[in-house]
Amino acid sequence: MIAEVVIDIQNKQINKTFDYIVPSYLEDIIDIGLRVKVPFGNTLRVAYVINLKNETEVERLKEIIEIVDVIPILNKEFIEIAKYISSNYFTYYATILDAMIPKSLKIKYKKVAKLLIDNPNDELKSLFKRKEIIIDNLSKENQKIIFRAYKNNLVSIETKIADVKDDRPKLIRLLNPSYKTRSLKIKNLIKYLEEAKDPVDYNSILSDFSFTKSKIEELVNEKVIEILINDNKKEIIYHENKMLPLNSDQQKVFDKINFDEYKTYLLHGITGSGKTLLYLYWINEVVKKGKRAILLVPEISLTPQVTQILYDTFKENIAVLHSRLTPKEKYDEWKKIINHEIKIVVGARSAIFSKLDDLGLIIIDEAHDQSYIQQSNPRYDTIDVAKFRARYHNVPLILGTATPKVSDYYLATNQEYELLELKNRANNKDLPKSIVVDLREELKHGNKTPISYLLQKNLKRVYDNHEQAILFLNRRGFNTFVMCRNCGEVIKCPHCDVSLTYHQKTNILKCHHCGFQTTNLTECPNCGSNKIRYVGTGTEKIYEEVSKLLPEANIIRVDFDTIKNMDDVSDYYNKFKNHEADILIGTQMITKGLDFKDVTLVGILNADLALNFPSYDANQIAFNLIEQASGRSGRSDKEGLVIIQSYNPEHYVIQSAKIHDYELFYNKEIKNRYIQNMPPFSTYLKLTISSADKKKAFADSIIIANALKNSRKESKILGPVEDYIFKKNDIYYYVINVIAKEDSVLECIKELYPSYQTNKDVNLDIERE
DNA sequence: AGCACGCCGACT
DNA sequence: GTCGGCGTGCTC
Repeated sequence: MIAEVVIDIQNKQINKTFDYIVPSYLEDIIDIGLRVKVPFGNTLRVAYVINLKNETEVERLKEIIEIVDVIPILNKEFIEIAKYISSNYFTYYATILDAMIPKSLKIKYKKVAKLLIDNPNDELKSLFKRKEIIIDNLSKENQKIIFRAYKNNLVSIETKIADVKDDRPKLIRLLNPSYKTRSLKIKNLIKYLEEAKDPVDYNSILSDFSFTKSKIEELVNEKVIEILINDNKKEIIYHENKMLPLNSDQQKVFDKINFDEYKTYLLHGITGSGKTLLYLYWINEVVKKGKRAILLVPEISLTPQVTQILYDTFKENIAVLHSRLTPKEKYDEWKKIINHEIKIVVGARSAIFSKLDDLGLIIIDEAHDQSYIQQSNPRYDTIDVAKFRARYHNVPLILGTATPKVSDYYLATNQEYELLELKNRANNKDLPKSIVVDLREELKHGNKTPISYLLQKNLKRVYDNHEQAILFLNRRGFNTFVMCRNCGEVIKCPHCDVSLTYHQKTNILKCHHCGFQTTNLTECPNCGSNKIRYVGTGTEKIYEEVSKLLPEANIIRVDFDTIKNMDDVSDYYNKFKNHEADILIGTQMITKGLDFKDVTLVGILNADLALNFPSYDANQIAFNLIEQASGRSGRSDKEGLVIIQSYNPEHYVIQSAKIHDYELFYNKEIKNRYIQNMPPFSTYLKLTISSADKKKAFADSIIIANALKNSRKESKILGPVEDYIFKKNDIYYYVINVIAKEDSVLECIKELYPSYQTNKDVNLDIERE
């Protein structure tokens, strides 16, 4: 028997399959999706079995050494998904397979050197305190010594596969405070642990008391201390739950789903129409049939209420995969899934790879959200994977959103998907009222602040009424650029083609692309003038403006400068929800998630920023942003108000978002897409050619563009042009936009792509819609 | 990725 | 002469 495998190396040249002989003792157990150890070149590697066969053209076959997993981590379905994604999204087979495996089950390699002689020289002797040492973490110089010794046959080097290790945080607890010892170090430790009362972190003991692991082990054996594993499990509270009855609109939509065949449904339901309740009913239906469901949400830490409702409804039948789980916790959830201990998986993007062999339904909430498209490494679209899986299992896929992607809505209105609509809010409340403020008029009337008079007035009103307000601006920092009034010089990042942003609090200039920082300037580096002017507005400045306006108000600012991770965002959210602050100012990240019942005002400070973004779906993103942001206002019985500030108030995106009219927006947008031949009327590809060498990048861009242009007729090849940000981190970027009308363009790119697989100077990256 | 092979310049 | 720099090419 011969196994076709993919080697676990993410490299351009290894992105193909290799054949190995299956030793007879493995013939019964070997299966597609299993990982095996194979000799590769002169090292040992892990590989994924993707096919089993009896013949091959390869002459000199090696043999599989052993299997890595007993339970296959992947199966035929996942192998096929990987194949599909790697060929459609121009990524490596091994990369996408890697993305499908829980972190804690991933294999780590280590190189182990063994001393072969008895009387080494001093240099080697000092390195080899033990017979075998791991050389990966050694300094470059020491590695050099080892490699030289290897060449001279003084040591052997072997690649080994490290064991999967338990990386849950460990704690140390004192068991015997009266332990007698002469060691001062141990006395100190006992004293420390006694004073601390609670168990203390294992690693900090190692570093603070310079204890070795073996010494700790000794103390454990002596029963002086014990090691605990910090499971860090938050207790889940299950509330008594009675599922609310469906109203007649919801009931009609509920009945439309056929659970016994593959179909994509687009559930277009306005904010507050009760999409979540429908999810519960549908999932319940699937569970009753003895199958299992996946529910995807964009950012799980910001949607605690959805998770809680699921817990309340389905109790311990749920696996929740959040990003903050440790690898070990993720592994535990994974095992529950494999062992059929749970019925429902809830999680963000990567949860689409949950290994449910009896999948009955996939629901994707907020399906328009950009987080479903992974922007790096394996560039996959979660919805695409979901379609693949739903088709594979012959079950429905439901995309739920208040603001569908134009392409999805198009497919839904053209019978490709089935459109399900919820046009009324479940509580029969009106959506918040919106007012558009023309910023040009503000300027004419002498308002130089970024907050319009109307917004100022309403902020005061809301504050006086003890209600809350949210201000949204998609730009952080204080000023967005710094220029010299004398010579016009704009201070730019030395590594990127962007202006530096002034951060007042720290008095530094920061590059928001590469992280470059420098202290603020007092004079122009070009002409020496001290007439430095700060232009543009960021969230930090808004904070100051609002403080001036309402000196007593409590203000929270949430943007990349004030948070470390999404957990911080949810912390701020909870504070705000508990009314510990009156006003929330933030960027993009505050437009999703929790609802706040006391928020009656939302200000969108510059709606044009998103509109002017250089992307074919900028309008879509802008509409969604405004709609999502407005959705935060007036969620309870109090009436909400949304103030949209714009220099371009007549724009149809702003006009349609103002009256919350998705269809109005869609009808205009789809016409534009049609005229411009953009998706859904074509396949859109963005090729990015990058290099540290500007000339090489440009020359290759021309070659690629010409190759594409010469070989195709129907498709449009635009460019190459310099990217929106031409230089990032000292790398130059050129872009070729391809509006593909025929499959042959994709074939052409697939032909072109391999020649860049060996090119070290120039990189080719392909984004696909 | 990791390693061998091989072709050049600079030294015990 | 040879050591070691890194460019090229291969791994079932």
